[in-house]
Amino acid sequence: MSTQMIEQLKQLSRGTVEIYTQQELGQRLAEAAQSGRQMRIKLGLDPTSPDIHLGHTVVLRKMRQFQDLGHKAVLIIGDYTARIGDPTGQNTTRPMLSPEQIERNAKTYFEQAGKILDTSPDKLEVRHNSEWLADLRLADIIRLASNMTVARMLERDTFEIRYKKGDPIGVHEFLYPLMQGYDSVMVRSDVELGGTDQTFNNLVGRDLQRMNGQPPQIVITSPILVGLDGVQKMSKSKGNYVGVTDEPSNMFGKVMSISDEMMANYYTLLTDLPTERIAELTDSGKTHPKEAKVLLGKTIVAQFHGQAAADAAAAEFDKIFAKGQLPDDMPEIALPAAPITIKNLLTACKLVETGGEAKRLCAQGGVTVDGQKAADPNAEITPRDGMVIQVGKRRFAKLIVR
RNA sequence: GGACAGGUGCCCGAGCGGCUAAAGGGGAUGGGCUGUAAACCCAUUGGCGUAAGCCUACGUAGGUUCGAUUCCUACCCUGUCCA
Repeated sequence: MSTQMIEQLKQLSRGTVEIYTQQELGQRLAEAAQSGRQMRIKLGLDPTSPDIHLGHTVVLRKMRQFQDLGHKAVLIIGDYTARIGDPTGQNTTRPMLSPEQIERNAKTYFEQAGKILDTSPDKLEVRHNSEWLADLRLADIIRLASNMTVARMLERDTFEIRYKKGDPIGVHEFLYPLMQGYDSVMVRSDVELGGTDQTFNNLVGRDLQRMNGQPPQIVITSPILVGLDGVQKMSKSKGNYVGVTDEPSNMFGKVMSISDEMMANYYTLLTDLPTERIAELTDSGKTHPKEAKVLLGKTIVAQFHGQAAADAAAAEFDKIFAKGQLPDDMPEIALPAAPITIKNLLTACKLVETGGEAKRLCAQGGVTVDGQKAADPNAEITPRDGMVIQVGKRRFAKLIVR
């Protein structure tokens, strides 16, 4: 193997959990290089959640590496599956969507994913799985299903866990991996990317290709990015995510809130910094963790908003949290100059959801008006132009008197 | 189809006629300490109301009771075993 190939392999392996198999990947890369063929790199995308966060970018960044090496990204929109949803209605992650919703979501997805992927036509192919799934007849589906055994299905850890726990598993759920695997056959993928949660599905694709006389795809699994809480996977529904469309200051702030131990992981999966440099940054003897985190935050923000915005976000952060000053921009709320209770004021400014929460925050000393603690939720004040209401450390509102 | 077990607040999980807006965790939020890190300490955690209090909530619909999350009936859903 040439040194160039070894270099490619090394790069493509970075941050991955497993490659099934590394050896095959090496061979396939070498063959492609020799014949000048573009490899087809498959990635299935879920049209139910159009907004992408840093967790999704891990695998998208891997895809970009392949594109930069000349290969083609084959994105599969699971429109057929999304149109059916989960017929039992129990799996909230599989809602039923209309074709219009699916297309709208896909569009949003591409706008966001485009910040990472190379979208030039020779590097990107977009397919809908309804192209082939919609035409399958029952006989075809039975044939497809016969390639799999129940025992094999139950090896899948999500099924295994649910089965042992006594949670329900619908028979139809066994069909999803088969459909996804069939996608691989139809697009003749060389490599499939995905998170470790997709390992089973993607390996099914590998099996199905082999059974259909195709060279089996190489499956590369990426780690599931841990969310801001440091425990659960990053997901929108858990609220522990950093969205790629988050405002720079918000994005930076979120990154700053991760624990020190998570930095190495984020650096590896979300930046291109060389591993030696990351080792220096995450060694608290060599770099103060705070400094390292600031750099991490800036690096990530810069990817989506540019370096200038990243620097500004860092400066703003320093101002508010290190120096305890007010931010440059805060939501402005227009109010009449009539007396209003603190409680209602907080609600009017949308700083709290309910009156009860307002009372609580006042009692706990989390509310200030122009820097003065407001302990009594029922005290009345008269709004003044430019008055600043603060809740906790990070929620602000500025009053504009009409 | 039958037997048994179970469905509680954001999640897990106790309660099993009034003392239950419902123990205990977890999570979240606020405060303290900090580097919006971790760890730790304190507090809060259904809605409305200044308050007394009112309303909504323990799978769904009825019933028994002065009173039901707790008892009864039917139904829906889930699991286990049997067929």
